[in-house]
Amino acid sequence: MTELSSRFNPQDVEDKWLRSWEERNIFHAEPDPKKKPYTIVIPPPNVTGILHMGHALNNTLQDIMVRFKRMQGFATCWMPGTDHAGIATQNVVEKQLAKEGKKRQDVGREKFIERLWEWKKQYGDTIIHQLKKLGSSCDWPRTRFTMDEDYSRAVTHVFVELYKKELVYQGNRIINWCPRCQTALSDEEAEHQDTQGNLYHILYPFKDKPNEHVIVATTRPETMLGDTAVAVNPKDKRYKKLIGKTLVLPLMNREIKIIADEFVDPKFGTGAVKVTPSHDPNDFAMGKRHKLEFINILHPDGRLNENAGRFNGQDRFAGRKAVVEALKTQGLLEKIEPHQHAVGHCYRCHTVVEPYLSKQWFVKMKPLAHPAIEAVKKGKIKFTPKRWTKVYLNWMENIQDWCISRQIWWGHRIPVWYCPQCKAGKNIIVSETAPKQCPHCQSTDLRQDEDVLDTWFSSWLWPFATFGWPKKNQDLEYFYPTASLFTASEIIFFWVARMIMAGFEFMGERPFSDVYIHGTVRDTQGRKMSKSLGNAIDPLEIIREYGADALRFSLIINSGQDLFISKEKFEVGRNFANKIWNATRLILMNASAAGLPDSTPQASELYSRWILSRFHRTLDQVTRAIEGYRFSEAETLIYDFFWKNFCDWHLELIKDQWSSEETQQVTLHILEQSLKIMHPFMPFVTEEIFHILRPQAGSLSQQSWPKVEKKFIDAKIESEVDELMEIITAIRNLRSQWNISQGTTPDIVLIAPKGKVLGDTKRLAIQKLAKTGNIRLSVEKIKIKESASSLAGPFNIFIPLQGIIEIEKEKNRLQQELQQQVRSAESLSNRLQNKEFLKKAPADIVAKEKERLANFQAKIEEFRKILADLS
RNA sequence: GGGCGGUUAGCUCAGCUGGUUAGAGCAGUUGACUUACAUUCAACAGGCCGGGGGUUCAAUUCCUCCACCGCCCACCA
Repeated sequence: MTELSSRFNPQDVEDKWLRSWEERNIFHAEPDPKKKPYTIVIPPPNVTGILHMGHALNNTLQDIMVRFKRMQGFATCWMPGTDHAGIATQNVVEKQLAKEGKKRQDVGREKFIERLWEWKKQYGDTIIHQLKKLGSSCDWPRTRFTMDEDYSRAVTHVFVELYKKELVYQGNRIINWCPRCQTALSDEEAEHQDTQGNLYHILYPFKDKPNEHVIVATTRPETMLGDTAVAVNPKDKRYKKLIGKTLVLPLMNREIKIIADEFVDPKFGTGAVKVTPSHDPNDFAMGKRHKLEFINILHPDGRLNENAGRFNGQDRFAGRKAVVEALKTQGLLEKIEPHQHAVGHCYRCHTVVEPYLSKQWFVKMKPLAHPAIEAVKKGKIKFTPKRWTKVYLNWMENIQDWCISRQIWWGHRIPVWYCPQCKAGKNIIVSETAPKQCPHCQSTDLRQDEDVLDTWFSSWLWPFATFGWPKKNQDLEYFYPTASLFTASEIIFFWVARMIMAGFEFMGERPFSDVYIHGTVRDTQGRKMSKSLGNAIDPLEIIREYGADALRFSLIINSGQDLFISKEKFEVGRNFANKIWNATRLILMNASAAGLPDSTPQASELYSRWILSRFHRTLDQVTRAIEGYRFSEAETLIYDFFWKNFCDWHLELIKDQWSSEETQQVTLHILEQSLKIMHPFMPFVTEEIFHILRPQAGSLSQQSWPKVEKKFIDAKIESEVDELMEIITAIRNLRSQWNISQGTTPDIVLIAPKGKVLGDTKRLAIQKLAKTGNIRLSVEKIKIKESASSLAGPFNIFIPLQGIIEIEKEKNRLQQELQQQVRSAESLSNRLQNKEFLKKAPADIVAKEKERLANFQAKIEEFRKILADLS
């Protein structure tokens, strides 16, 4: 086995195992009555996507859980797939077209969609391949796409069902309109960012007294062109008399009335509000209440339209400037105040969105929300970390209707047909399949609604539509509901909440029992990683340079909360993989894999029992950490166990003990067991080594997760070895402190508390140990198995002068330490005299403190003796 | 305006239900070419646990106020 390279080379093994896993199809699960199902569905990445760090984190977490559960014997199905991502993907292809100097309208709907499918075909699987490179053990043959035929049928079915239940309706309302994408957005798709803007104070003259006026304040002065009233609070004394008066809207010369409405806050601005019912949700509501005129002043692309008078054709922002200028010249602009306010931006293209009056389809959310709220309140669905529960409930309890129609072409076409023959388009046909003729007038000239559905209107069905719903089938029966959902907080409203609602509405059951919300990956300055900022670290580059295991391990160990990532952070994982690799090399140089035991080997020696105890304790902690979604903790435990306990101590302690059968067996056994618990975190390196150890055994992922055996966990053994370690460390420490070179052999005097004096053998052992300062050579000589029990108790080690050590230096050191000990002993003794403490503290704490004090006192005594000797 | 999270070593963070001497990684200093690994080994140094007040025998941990940083939500014209 010496031919193994001294450095672990991820590139040599990763693709090999990816192919092997794929060929053997070992991550595929079928319903199995003998096993319990464990299902999770992937948050489907967009087909526009290239793997970024967020994906890497998200999918590593899922993979850890899935591999863990698989090894625990569950029928584990991790459903993979991609999302068509309506607006995002359409934007990408539109950009492509733009390079050819074309718009989508130039090529036409049909051809444009063809291009989108081509794009999907070409790039849609890129991310799937990248997920595989990460090591994701998805049930790949099941891979779904939100626009698959079956899936699309489910989407249509849901629309029709909700329509029948009157939970889907068409309405003319103010929605968020993206002038660049030229489509309606849902409330969630408009991202509000605090923006430094201005509050423009504009004079509106009275009709009968043109020299007098009412002043209104607005952040969007161009919308005044669409004003149809000015509103004041009915209780506002300043304006009470003016209610009902007529004003002349500047620039437009339109007569508008002053109306009274409770909505107006007298304290804000001037207390008088211009009312633009077509371009503001509040004004819209007021417009309805007061039966005002609705004037749309914007083209869909954000230019002012013919209703804007002489500003017709100008872009909204240019129009803003022009309006302000015009008002200025007419002396109707009182002032401009700086004003910070939240401005909505399109979540796909970051263009400022406009509140826009249009006819759209909506889902009535309140009835759907009810069971979804109850489920979380009753703990049927749990959020981890818990605090997200509140965020979820708060949103759900204030839920607004969901605008689901989009004026784009890429997506599920709305299954609604209109009959132009029938009057006023009142007769609409909502149907899962294209109707042949109008049921009212028998006309065959039917037109399908031009719009498509919000992407999220398909993804909210993901946990069951991927299993073939609405068709009843065995897979759905067996794998639904799923277990855990892993996602980022940004997606709670878009997706998580809606999936919960859909789960109850259509399946009558929760879609998952746990929601795990992980942190956001940021750069070291705390900024989100993004292509546009240029601060993104490409996971694929990390895989190339450090390996997928390193990427995974490093991400997870940093994943307690938000992650602040720089390239160097991935060294931990790379180094750890290399450590595992080299430990294996050492072991295989000294023990043959042929001797690998199939069960826990006999362990009589202290070090065997110690490492077994440490392993089982770690196993127990790791298992519980994974089950509690504490992944970084699990990794830390594994890291510490393998590196510090197993490599730094065990492998060193046994170094000249290799001839022992027990040593070989125990060491091989621990190595193999460690590989198992490391496998979910680092599948490639562990798989490679496992294959070297057991070439015939198949994949490590098909092995069972080790069982915690309490009988191996032995606190006494662990504390004995701890003490030994302390002695050894103390000696190394002194060596280093006094710069004792390799060849020098100082005498060592060990000072133990009364009744705990070391025997000659042990003293000799420690002396020899000190000679080298290296435990490796010490093993044989120290004879741990015989001496361990008698080594119990705290020791001080003192090396007297041998012409090497400066006596004054040592005296000072001892003095200082003595003082510290005295201080500690004093405060402890005070404590032990405190009656309250004695009365109220638990007995074991009191006992422990007493023991501590005794130890301090013993130490003090010894120090004094030594100091006396030195003088 | 409402809500949430954070503040622990130079940096990034652990520290679960209060209880030995507050931990780790990185960076730093010192030493080591010890035949698994320099992607290594050994050792050292570095902390009024953001500030005030409270509860308790005991507070980094629980409560409260304050400061600063970050995030989310909201119809801030």
